[in-house]
Amino acid sequence: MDKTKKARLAKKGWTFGSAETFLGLTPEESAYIEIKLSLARELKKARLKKGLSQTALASKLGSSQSRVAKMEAADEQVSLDLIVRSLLATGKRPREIARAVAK
Amino acid sequence: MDKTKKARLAKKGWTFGSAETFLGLTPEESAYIEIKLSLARELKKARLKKGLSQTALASKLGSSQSRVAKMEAADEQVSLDLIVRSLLATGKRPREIARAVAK
DNA sequence: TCGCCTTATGTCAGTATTGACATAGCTGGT
DNA sequence: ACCAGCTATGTCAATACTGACATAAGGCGA
Repeated sequence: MDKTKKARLAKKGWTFGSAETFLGLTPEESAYIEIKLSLARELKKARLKKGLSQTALASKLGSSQSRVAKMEAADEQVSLDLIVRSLLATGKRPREIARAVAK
Repeated sequence: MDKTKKARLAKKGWTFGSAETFLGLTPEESAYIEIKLSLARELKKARLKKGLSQTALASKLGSSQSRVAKMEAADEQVSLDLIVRSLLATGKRPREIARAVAK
């Protein structure tokens, strides 16, 4: 699970569309990252749809603006757990989360 | 996220079919638990289908038998992250993971 | 321009999760 | 009964994640 180094490079070095494009990521690693990215996008969409700022959402979640920003950026130091729980807290149903996972 | 107390009670107190049945869990909390349970079942199914013991799977994952057991039990001290990465490592595709999330 | 609001990014101390280990219970074979 | 393989559960030190905070940068109306 040495995600840190690779993911850091990935984020800082180049922008990318598919997580498959960089060096040294196994298919499982890129699949994991893509799932995270997709859920992150979903969270941002859900927030915007409700017309909330990151700060407002953070207070609903009992978290902080910076952490919401990191979630939406699919930051490496944010867990899938947190994103999923946040999606549920914004009212998303498992079914909709599932759709994002598959996408 | 004071999951610990409630979840502990839940696991030790009664057995259950739906995570909705105990005291004091918000809908989001039970949805989260149900997702975890479903993914846990999926992992066990995947392992058995491959004819692997928990120990054998653990060594493929770079983890330990006890942690695999905890994953399959959807133990509170196991993250969604770990279960998802393990599913990917056993060859499951995001689409199949998504199906388990929705279920 | 100046505030004000929003988002992004870095850091840190507190907490949660991890792999590893020990151990116990169980089953099937001898 | 004994043993070997499998699974469940508890504990611990190391690591990862968390909320909070600071700060920077951008947009926008006055």
